[in-house]
Amino acid sequence: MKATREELLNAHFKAMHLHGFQGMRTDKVIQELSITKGAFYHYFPDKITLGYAIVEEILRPQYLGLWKTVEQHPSGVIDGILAILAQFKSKICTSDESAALGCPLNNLIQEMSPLDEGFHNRLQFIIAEERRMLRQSLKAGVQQGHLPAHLVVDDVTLFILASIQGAFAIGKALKSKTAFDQIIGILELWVSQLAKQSA
Amino acid sequence: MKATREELLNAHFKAMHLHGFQGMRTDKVIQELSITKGAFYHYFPDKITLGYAIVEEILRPQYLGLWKTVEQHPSGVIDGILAILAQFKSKICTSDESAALGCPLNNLIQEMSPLDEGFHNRLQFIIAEERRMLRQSLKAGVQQGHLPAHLVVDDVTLFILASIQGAFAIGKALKSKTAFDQIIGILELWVSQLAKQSA
DNA sequence: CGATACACCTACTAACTGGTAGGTGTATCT
DNA sequence: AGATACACCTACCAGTTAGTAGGTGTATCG
Repeated sequence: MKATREELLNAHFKAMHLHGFQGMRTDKVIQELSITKGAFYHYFPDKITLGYAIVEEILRPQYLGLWKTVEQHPSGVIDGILAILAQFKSKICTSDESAALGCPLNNLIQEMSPLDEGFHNRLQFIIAEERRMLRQSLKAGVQQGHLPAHLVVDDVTLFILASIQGAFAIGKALKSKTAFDQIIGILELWVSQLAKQSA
Repeated sequence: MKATREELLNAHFKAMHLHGFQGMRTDKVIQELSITKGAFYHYFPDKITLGYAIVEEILRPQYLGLWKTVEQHPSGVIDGILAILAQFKSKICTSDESAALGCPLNNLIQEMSPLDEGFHNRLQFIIAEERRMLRQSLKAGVQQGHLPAHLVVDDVTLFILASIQGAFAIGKALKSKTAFDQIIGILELWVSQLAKQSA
């Protein structure tokens, strides 16, 4: 049975979302799950390895799966990006409460990236992959003539990723889904206009 | 002499920038300063009060002082915003190393906002003030005809703040000042074009 | 049936960490 | 000179927390 391992992973992921990795207490989590310390250390050699497992087994598939839809969107990049933004608004940042917790990936980057190489490498990989997928899609859009030839694809790629992270940051600071939606709204407008400049 | 208090405040600010508030160890900081526990608890009743003092006495004046320049810029809002963005590039995010540490304000918001009301209120106040100042300036720009009348001032305000935070987030994830500058570059372009739409 | 492997449990510890109690030295005021 | 206030120090404590040692029960395999 891997049910115990899954429980451990999911419960710690939730706790980490609220308290951060350093603030998350394995004792408290396992106590609430009515699982013992022995079980924890049966599946994970230490706390940090559990952290890595959460990144690799929960965060990575979730975020890369989301951005994969850009590459595969039938009606082009722009619609692909707009579809993802819609998902952020409807599935990830769904209320003031979820806005207050922010983006799990962003949270972990902010906290652990400067402190631990293992975390940094794994988290940077996710961002780098998102960047690669989005850049590829934008390049394809340029080649197909949907986007202007003079578009600085690399900068635009980073700007889109940054604005999304920024929306989460401001949403968290103000504990407001409304603010999150306003920011994403302007981003949607900007992304839509990328295409029109080719005319 | 308040020199000791200042030392305590500054050293803990630096430590917090790297480790976060929870990860910052007062023991380690005072040891490195060759200041004793007694001195610490002479000036601050507990760790969290020190944290609040850092926000109020270091973070708040620094960030509000920066944004006050927008309100007062002689050649209008747009130039004011561009001046601030230039400052971020030249004074705050100055190298890959400083990019890796991120924005102290953003870091603290991400970490402590959901965990402690005292932090949340103080940090939200800073963001709310930045928002108020920027919104006022943009409104003035619209009234003076420098910006189009149809501009959704509130959304634009939040978008600018978000993009800056996003630039810090991506810069931190990639430990790259170049990425930070690319994102700010696109934001500069976008901000400049706000004015042209009024023509 | 004995052996092996797996999944898990109980009890413990060593190190850390925020915080406290009570004292000392020095300057200032009266 | 005595009293008071301030700035700071030393030694200690109590709670927490990651991590460990060693054991138990059960299923499977030969």
